[in-house]
Amino acid sequence: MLSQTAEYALRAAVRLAELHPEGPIRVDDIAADLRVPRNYLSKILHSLVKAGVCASTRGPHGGFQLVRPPDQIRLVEVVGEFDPALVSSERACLLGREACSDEDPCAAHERWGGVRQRVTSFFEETTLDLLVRGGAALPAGN
Amino acid sequence: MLSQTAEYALRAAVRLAELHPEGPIRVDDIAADLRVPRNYLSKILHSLVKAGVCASTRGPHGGFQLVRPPDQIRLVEVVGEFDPALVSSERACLLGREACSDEDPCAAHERWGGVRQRVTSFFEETTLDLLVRGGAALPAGN
DNA sequence: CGTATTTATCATATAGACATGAGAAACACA
DNA sequence: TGTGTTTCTCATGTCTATATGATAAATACG
Repeated sequence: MLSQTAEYALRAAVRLAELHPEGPIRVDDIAADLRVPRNYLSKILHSLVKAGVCASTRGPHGGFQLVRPPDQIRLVEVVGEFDPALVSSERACLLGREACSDEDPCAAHERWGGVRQRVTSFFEETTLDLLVRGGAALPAGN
Repeated sequence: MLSQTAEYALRAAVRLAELHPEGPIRVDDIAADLRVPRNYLSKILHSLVKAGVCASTRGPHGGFQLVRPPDQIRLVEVVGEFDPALVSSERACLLGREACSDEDPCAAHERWGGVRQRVTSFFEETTLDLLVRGGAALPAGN
């Protein structure tokens, strides 16, 4: 469901969350842990910096670290940077934007809208913290 | 959320359902209605034939038609041919197959599994008929 | 049988996702 | 200031999704 890139980003973010609040973590280390191409991950992490999720430090003892504690970073912040359509709350119709709209809804509009809403809410309400430590901090949702 | 191809397929299937049980409908007509590339749609419809959703007839008065009434064709049959991962009931973890498993689940396994289940169920329980005619034949689900 | 009609198939083109590699820029530290 | 470390950036390559165009095969009908 996630693109490869978004999945890499999420796994890297989880790794950063696990190690938070230790000092910067090198791309090399994360890439080795996750078995993800080093240079590719480097670009992805840089995107997360631009997205305001983590910060980077260059030079010796450099690397990446989260800018906020994991319980204050929502998955939408990570995933939305790479799969914007997936987490957007705009209710795209199943049959595409032109085929129907909220004004002139297709027959499955409401049913599909409900499913979409579940997906969107998951990414908006789930924090990195939950992926790392688990727990039932949020309403069950299923 | 659907790939372009799966969306074309679904829209074409809905069009066929609207016209069911009239005789074969030409690709040209469907493509014009849906504003979808003709030859591309031709290939997609051919895939639907292989998937057992519709049948094709060549030559004059030829075209495509559903092999069953729309209330007996589930969306999974149409979409699954093009986006198999989306409709698969295999519970892929959010973080990827290697990162966690049902045996050694990540902390969000259950939460994400529930969301995935909603999506899967939608495609398995919704029929083409519902997209065309609407109605509340199935349990609300949201 | 011949011809027009329509799908089936093949070859090719284009764009974006995914990935690799090299070198530039920033930084710590002696 | 010099050197090694690490991120940043650019150029390039590969693969798949998306699409286009031409030709082959099947069919209806006069």
